[in-house]
Amino acid sequence: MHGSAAPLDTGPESVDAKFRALAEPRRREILRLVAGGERAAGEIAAEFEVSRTAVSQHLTVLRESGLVSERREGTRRLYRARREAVRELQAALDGIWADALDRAKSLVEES
Amino acid sequence: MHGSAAPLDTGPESVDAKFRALAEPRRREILRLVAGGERAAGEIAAEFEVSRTAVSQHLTVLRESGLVSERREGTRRLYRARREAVRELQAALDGIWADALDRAKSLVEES
DNA sequence: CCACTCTGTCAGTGCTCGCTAACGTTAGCG
DNA sequence: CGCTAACGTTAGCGAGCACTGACAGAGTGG
Repeated sequence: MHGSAAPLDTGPESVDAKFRALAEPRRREILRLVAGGERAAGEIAAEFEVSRTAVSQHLTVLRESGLVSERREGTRRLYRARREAVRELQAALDGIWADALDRAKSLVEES
Repeated sequence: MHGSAAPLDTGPESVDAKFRALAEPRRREILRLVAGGERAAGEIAAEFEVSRTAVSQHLTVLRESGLVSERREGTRRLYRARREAVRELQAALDGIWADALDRAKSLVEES
């Protein structure tokens, strides 16, 4: 019963934010990189050929969407992928057909 | 030995195209609508408050990404969601941690 | 306190995307 | 054929996004 009155869910931690975050190939690559364990921002940036600024912004998007968690240790910031967040997306994909069954049932009842 | 010569997979039917298609809330809504069975383009457009042109473009994106199939019947065009395409995405999400396990194993062996 | 490291944040820019409006296309009917 | 209905396609516009470069802040060591 998590109050979802809005027709379009555009909150900062919503499913929409997660899908939008995953729409970017680099962000998926980053997520894959931090899925095995914690990684510092500098380490992550070193893996790609874009500036550290861009990677930092990608990490911000991933964090605000809830796909990764942030932990500070000294000057470094360690990131890690949140598996439950990804499971939420898989559940949403399943929900597409779950809702469809209800709709199909309604069509049958109407005829 | 994951033969991935291309750093970014940006093909028209690739996983990237599917994620980008699902990044838009309306396209997810459309996909949910055509998951129960075939629907004509006009029917789909009538469900939303945007112009039919916009819906047609959304359907084009969904079709080119492989998320929906198109079938022509007279002047009408019937669309339907392709479940196997969605399964491909769920597999990709699982693959994130599959690769991560290999990486974590390597880290353990190093230490 | 000062220097150095690691990192996020702030303008600015070019590209992409979603939307509307007008036009073109194909199928069926008299 | 002429006409209508059902769609797709193109041009143009405004918003959003990803990237770079310069600056600011927090933590650690001398």
